[in-house]
Amino acid sequence: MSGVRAQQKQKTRQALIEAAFNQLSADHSFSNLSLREVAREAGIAPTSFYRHFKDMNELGLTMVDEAGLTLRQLMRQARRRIASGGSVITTSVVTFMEFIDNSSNQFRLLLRERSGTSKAFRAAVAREIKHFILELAHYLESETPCNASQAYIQAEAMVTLVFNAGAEALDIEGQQRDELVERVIWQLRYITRGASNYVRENKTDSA
Amino acid sequence: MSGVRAQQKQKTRQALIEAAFNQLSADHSFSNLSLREVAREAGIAPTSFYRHFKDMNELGLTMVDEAGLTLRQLMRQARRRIASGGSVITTSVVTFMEFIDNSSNQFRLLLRERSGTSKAFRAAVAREIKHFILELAHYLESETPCNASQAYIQAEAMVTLVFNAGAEALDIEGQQRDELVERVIWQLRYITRGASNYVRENKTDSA
DNA sequence: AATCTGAGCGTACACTTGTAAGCTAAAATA
DNA sequence: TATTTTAGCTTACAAGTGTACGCTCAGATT
Repeated sequence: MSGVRAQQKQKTRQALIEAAFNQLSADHSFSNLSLREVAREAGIAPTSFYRHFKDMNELGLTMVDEAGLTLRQLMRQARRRIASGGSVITTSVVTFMEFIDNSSNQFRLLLRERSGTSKAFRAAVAREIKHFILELAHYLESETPCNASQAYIQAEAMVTLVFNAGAEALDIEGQQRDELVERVIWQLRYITRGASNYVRENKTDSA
Repeated sequence: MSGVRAQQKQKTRQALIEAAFNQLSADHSFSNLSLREVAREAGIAPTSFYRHFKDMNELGLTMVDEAGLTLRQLMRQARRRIASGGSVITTSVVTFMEFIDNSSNQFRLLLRERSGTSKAFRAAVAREIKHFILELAHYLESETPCNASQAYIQAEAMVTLVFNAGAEALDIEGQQRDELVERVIWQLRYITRGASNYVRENKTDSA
C-alpha cells in the first residue's frame, strides 16, 4: 500500500478541479462548463471523469468547499494584520479586495452560485458566508460593547456590504475601484457607529 | 395601416417574453433557457423567434428592462405608502418583500444577471439598481441633514442590504423570513443612525 | 507468483442545441 | 386590383452534450 495508485488518482482529481476553476471567468460560469471540456483540459477522457465525481454537481460542491477554505485562510490573514496594529475596517476591506484579485475565480464561484440554480450550491455558499459572519460577530461581541444578537446583525450587514462591493469591484479598476473601496469603508463605519449608538441608548434606557 | 399585422406581432413578442419569464424559477436561470424551449412555450416555430429578437441576449436585455420597470413602479408605491404616514424603513422593506413574492421571476433575473456572464446584462442590472439608489439618495438628502456624498453612500448601503435580504428571502419562509426582515430593518437603522451621527460630528468640528 | 482491482480509454448512441434556406399566405401598399 | 412585404412555417444540418458499455494493463493484494 505504497499508494502510487491513490496518489496518481488524487493528482488527476486535483487536475479536474483546477481545470474547472481555470475555465471560470468573467463570461463563463460554472453552469456553462461541460463535463467534456473540463475533462479535456484536465487531460483525461470524458468518461474517466466519473472515476472521480458522480457528476458535475459533485465537482462544483467540492469547488465551493475549496473556495470556502481560501476564504477562511483570508480571514486568518486579516486577523493577523489587525492584531499587528491595523485599522479593523480598512484592513478587512483591503484584505478582501486582495482575495478578489488573487482568487477571482474562487470568488466568482461563490458569488454566482450564491444565487444559482442549485439549492445545494446555494446552501453550501450560504454556509461558507455564515462562517464568515459568525467569526466576525464573535469578534465584535468580545471587542465592543454589544450583545450577541446585535453583534450578529452588525456582522451580517458588514459581510453583506463587503461581499457586494467585491462583486462590483470585479468589473472596475483604478480610480473607480478606489472610490468604491472608500465608500464601503464609510458604510462599515456607519454600521459600527449606528450599532454602538443604539447599544448606548439601550443602556441609558435600562439604567 | 390599421395595424392588424403589427398588433399581432407585438402580441407574439410579448408571448415570447412571458414564456421566458415563466421558465425562470428557483432552479432555472436565464442562461439555462433555450431559444427552442422559449419558442415552443410561446407557440411559435423556433426559427420564427428571429422575427422578434436578434438572439437570446436581446430577449434577455428586454426582460431586464421590464423587471426594472416593475422595480420602479414598486418604488413609487412605497413612496405613496410612506407619504400616507408609514415608517420609512419598515415600509420600504415590506414593500420590497412583496416584490420578491409577487414578481419572483423578475427579481430572480435581476439577482442572477447582476453577477452573470454577460457584461451587457451586468451593466443593465447595475443601471436599474443605480436608479433605485439615486432616488433614495435624493430623498435622504432632502429629508435628512446630510450632503450629497453622504446620502449616496448611505443609500447604496441600504439598497445593497435590502436587495441581498431579498435574495435570502427567496429560499425561506415563515418565522425565519420574519426574523430576516427584522434583522435587515435593524441594519438599515444602524446605517441611518451611524450616518446622522457622523454628520453631527462634522458639523461640530466645523462650527 | 497468481489473482484481483480500478483508473483511464475508445466507441457508440440518443438528444438537444442554434440557425441557414426557402416557402406560404395574409396584410399592407400602390 | 396588382404588387410588395413579412410573420411564421417546415425541413435540414452540423456541432456539442451526457453517459452506457466493455476493454486494457499497471498497481495492489493474497
